[in-house]
Amino acid sequence: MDIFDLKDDPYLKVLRPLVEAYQAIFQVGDRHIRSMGLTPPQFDVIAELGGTKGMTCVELSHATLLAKASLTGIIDRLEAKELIERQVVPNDRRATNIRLTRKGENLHRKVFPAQANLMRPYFQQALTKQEITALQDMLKRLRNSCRRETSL
Amino acid sequence: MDIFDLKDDPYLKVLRPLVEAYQAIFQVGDRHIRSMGLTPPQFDVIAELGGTKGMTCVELSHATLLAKASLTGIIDRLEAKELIERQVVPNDRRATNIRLTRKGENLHRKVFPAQANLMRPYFQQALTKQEITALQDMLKRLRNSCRRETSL
DNA sequence: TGACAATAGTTAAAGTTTAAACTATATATA
DNA sequence: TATATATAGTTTAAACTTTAACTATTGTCA
Repeated sequence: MDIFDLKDDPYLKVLRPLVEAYQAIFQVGDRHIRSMGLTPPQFDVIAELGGTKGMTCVELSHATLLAKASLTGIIDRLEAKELIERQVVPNDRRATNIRLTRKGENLHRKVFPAQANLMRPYFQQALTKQEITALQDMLKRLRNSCRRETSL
Repeated sequence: MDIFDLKDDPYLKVLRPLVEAYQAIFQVGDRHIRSMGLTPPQFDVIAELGGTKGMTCVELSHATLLAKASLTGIIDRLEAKELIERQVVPNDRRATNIRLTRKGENLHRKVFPAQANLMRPYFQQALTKQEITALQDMLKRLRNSCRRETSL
């Protein structure tokens, strides 16, 4: 295959729409999130902690899809804003329990539903319920396909 | 709707698969890109410049989906590696033409097809040609839905 | 022509990402 | 028990992202 035909490869042509959709979706939400004084990763942390008794960094990393190393700084800044707190874990002195403060709970109650309500119409407008399901299924297969061999 | 039912909202449940697929796809490619001494955005710039006579920052920004402000630094570092060069544009003293050097052309010829060949099997494995087309279509609609109202 | 707005690119500051190395603690196994 | 190995979280350095402001230049139009 000629080098400059590669850009027309059907399998690669899906990359640009993927990136564009990804950027467009999160741009809608980001404005709203920033207008409340949070960054997107900070919002993710608060969204995951909401309604729980807290979790460790590793659990939070898995829940938010943020790297463990990134979380340290994000948690530092949320702690400085008094939205979350770090607690000692009884039986494991390596671990830390991270949970919302009262102030963080209040913010979560306000911010999370607003964000969800903001985002929903964009999906409803673009796709039927069946399509949403199909899209979800294809994305999961794509993810699995990439993960399977990455971890070798 | 109750606050804690929001996470089950069918329209929002597609977000996680989207992020996971996105991360998994680019993680496959990133290792390969970094092993050649490039970062992912640096690769994008080289991929877009390949086979052209160069373009301005704004054009490159549109082609790569990178912000204009991000490009300055990325271009600086590629210029330091002597992979690209900045040229004066005859009739507009504001603009800069950015193009691959000979060394950059050679790298492009080596790196771009390798990257394409690396990525293709993951898509082929996960999706049929019809599904790729359907996926592309849905992602475009999602993008348009989000962009339409963002630009208001 | 002269004031005003638009465009190209850069810069600055705060935050995030990545990989890799590091500290402290816990677990497994010989 | 001593050694090795794994895990939790932090740190570091380089690169990137975002928003906003800024410089220089070009275009508009009264």
